[in-house]
Amino acid sequence: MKSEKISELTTNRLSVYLRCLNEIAVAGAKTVSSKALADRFHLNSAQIRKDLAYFGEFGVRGVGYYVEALRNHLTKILGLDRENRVGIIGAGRLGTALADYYGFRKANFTVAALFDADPKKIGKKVGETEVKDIKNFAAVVKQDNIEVAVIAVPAEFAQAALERVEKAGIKAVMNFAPVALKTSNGVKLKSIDLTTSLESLSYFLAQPPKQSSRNVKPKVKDRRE
Amino acid sequence: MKSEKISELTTNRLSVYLRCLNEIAVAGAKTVSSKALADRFHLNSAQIRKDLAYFGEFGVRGVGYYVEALRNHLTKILGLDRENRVGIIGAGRLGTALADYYGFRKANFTVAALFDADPKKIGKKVGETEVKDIKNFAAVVKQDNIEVAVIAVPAEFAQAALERVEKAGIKAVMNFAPVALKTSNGVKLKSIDLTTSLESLSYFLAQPPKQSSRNVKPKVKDRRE
DNA sequence: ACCAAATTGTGAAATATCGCGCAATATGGT
DNA sequence: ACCATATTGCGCGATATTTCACAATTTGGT
Repeated sequence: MKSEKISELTTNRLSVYLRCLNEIAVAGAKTVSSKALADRFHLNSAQIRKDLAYFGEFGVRGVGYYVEALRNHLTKILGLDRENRVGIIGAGRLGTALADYYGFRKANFTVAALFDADPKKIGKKVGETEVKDIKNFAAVVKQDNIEVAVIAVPAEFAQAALERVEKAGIKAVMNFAPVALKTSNGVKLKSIDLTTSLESLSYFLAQPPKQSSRNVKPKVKDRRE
Repeated sequence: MKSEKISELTTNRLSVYLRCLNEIAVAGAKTVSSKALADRFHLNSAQIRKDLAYFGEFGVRGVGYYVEALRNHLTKILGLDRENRVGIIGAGRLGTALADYYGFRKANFTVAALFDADPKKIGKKVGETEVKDIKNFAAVVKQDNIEVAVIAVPAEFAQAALERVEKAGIKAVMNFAPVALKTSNGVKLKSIDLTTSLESLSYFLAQPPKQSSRNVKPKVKDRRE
């Protein structure tokens, strides 16, 4: 275990490992090796060991990792053992779809409130959650202990939404608007940009087919079984 | 211009640049410098120049880039000047929300069909688009010239969906199921994993606050104005 | 015609990320 | 007790990506 800074690539993979461990636990295995994990996705076993080693020596040489123990460790490391209260800004199609997205619950995220500026939407309920006036954002955040904001508004309003979020003292934000946002220091912003993902796929299709061989993932030298 | 392989990080950025150029074009500027572009997002101007240089010498020294010309180049490079026909697999909440997502149209993607296995959903219409039986996937793909598949089914069915897609000869797939999929050679898979993104945010929140200084983005040394 | 300012394209240096290879160590068989 | 096998943790070299820094070029002012 070292106390270097952890890259986001690593934390993303931790999430994937945990997901996999859950499957393995259901299947009933007691231990699992990094090699076995690596084979499930297309990853290198050394990378898995290295990712885990940032946080401790969880494995046993000659044996592998104890599934239950590693599961508990990863759950704690990722903070999934505590509730994360979420406020979603934007009660449009995306915002309301997210409000009852199962994945939130699975990651121990509770959608505490939805916010919108449209008087026609304010006051309505989406599932269990009431749509509140965005003007009351800061007050609701305090009252409901909201720590995470999700921005699901059109691109032109996203920066303003982010600034309101930051003023309310929130430190973790997930953004779905297709726009580059500027954050203040200490605020963690994670963006999911569907447009960019689509256009990147489009690029692939637009390329002459000879180049398709480039996308063959020549990695994964760990898979000779 | 060199003919190296282009990283996906680069193509993602091209998409962002294009979006920015569109704004600039609306604002009426004729030319733009890499520095001006860099300042809009938190990027390094050299990176922008280098990204563009993979595809040609679009700039003029001492002047910058002609907005209209660069816009046209990027549109072509990303393949946004031709229609991309899409089939969405899974007519659940996500699939139907995607079916009339505005971003698809903007990127010149046309949702040609939705597919599902549930007899209750088959035959219904979502906006303009009819929900078809997944069993007829390959036939519909041929008939409607579908080139891109979007997987919006629960995780446990995603791998099967992908295999069906590949058998139908489709080479570009976007996956929303939170699971690591295995693709055949030559098939481009782009995954958007909300669960992983959430858990990565959760990690940030779970960390002791001393570490928040790590996330200050010490990059962007190009911003001294 | 010349010079200062602006700005590109790009080689080279700096960082970041990944994968190999192996010593260290645990297990199970004999 | 010993040896063969399995498998981790990790140093180190390999790749990938980003950033620097500067010659080359264009523009506009004098």
